[in-house]
Amino acid sequence: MANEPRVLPSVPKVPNEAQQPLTPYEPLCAIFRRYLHKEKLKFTPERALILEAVLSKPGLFQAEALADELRKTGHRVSRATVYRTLNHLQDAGILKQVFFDNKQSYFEVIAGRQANDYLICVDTGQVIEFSSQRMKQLREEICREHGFEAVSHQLHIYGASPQGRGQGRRET
Amino acid sequence: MANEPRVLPSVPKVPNEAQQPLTPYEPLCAIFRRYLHKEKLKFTPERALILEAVLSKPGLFQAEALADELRKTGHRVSRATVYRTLNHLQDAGILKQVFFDNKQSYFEVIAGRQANDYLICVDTGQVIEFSSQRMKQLREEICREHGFEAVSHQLHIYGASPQGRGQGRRET
DNA sequence: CTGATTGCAAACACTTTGCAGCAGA
DNA sequence: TCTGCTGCAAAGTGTTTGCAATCAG
Repeated sequence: MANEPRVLPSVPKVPNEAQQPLTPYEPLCAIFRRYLHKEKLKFTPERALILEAVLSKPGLFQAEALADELRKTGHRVSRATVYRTLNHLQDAGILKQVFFDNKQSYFEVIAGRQANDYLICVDTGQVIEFSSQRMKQLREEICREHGFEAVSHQLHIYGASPQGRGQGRRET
Repeated sequence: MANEPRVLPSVPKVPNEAQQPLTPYEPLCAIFRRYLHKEKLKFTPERALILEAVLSKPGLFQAEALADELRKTGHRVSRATVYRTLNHLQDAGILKQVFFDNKQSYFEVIAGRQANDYLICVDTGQVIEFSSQRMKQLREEICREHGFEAVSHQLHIYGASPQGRGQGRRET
């Protein structure tokens, strides 16, 4: 049998160091409404609720967990609506989806924030978010070399933390 | 309704430009056997078959597709065995899993190869593999800054290719 | 009014697991 | 012989979808 888990502990522990200010609701809501209007979609109480919940997240969150959370808090939103709305929020440029494993969807607010790279401890699964200017430059260079126009990127660095016994659980 | 797909066209088109030589079977098989022995696991015909198939892949491939392919080629391997073996190959350091979307597992041979960063065209889904020395340096720097010891990383850059109408399908 | 939205439950797709018989070492 | 391995089919999970009722604009 394999000796150790192969992927991240199921829930990356979100707290990031480059703790970012939460993006305020009003301006983002305006953006969302503009997007909805443009797409001939409607602004509903459910969508407002989900937007608000999403903006209260300091970092990564899981779709599934968000749905649970809302229902447990007494809000009446179906799972389906949560998923559908997360997609719209993505299309509106407010969220981005992050692929950490093939089990679940992770999302993160991008509007009004800037930390979008991740350093993941292979021992504890802790996720440290950061933003690297150098990375942005590198991305531009690479795209330029290929005649591409950069749109976005995902950078996940796996490493053993000082505390971690550093016993080398391999990561992808 | 949203106007465009939000994630990659289901199957990234694999062909990479930094076309790498296929890793030869014999030495890798030796590595695999050594790993199996160490873990008190057995070397079976199924495992040999899967290793061979995997090594014939020039770049990314999907677990599911590999399983189909093997069966269609007249080989008698169950899906379960394919999945189980892919995990062992990962543990043996021969493969790595890549997270491109939350639909499927993608894998890639790492032993004896070096291109492990991806430039993805947001219009066509084409995946160009490359290897960046600068990226490796950056990763070291970042880890150093956090007192981490780098293990690996995943870098996915999304961009619009010159051909692509570049009409801005957003990517994560 | 009309077309988009919602909740529900069923459908989905990929992956994992339990089990009985098989087979490396 | 003694474990581990295999195939099968069933179970699992997160996400998507069809549909009738409801609601925003």
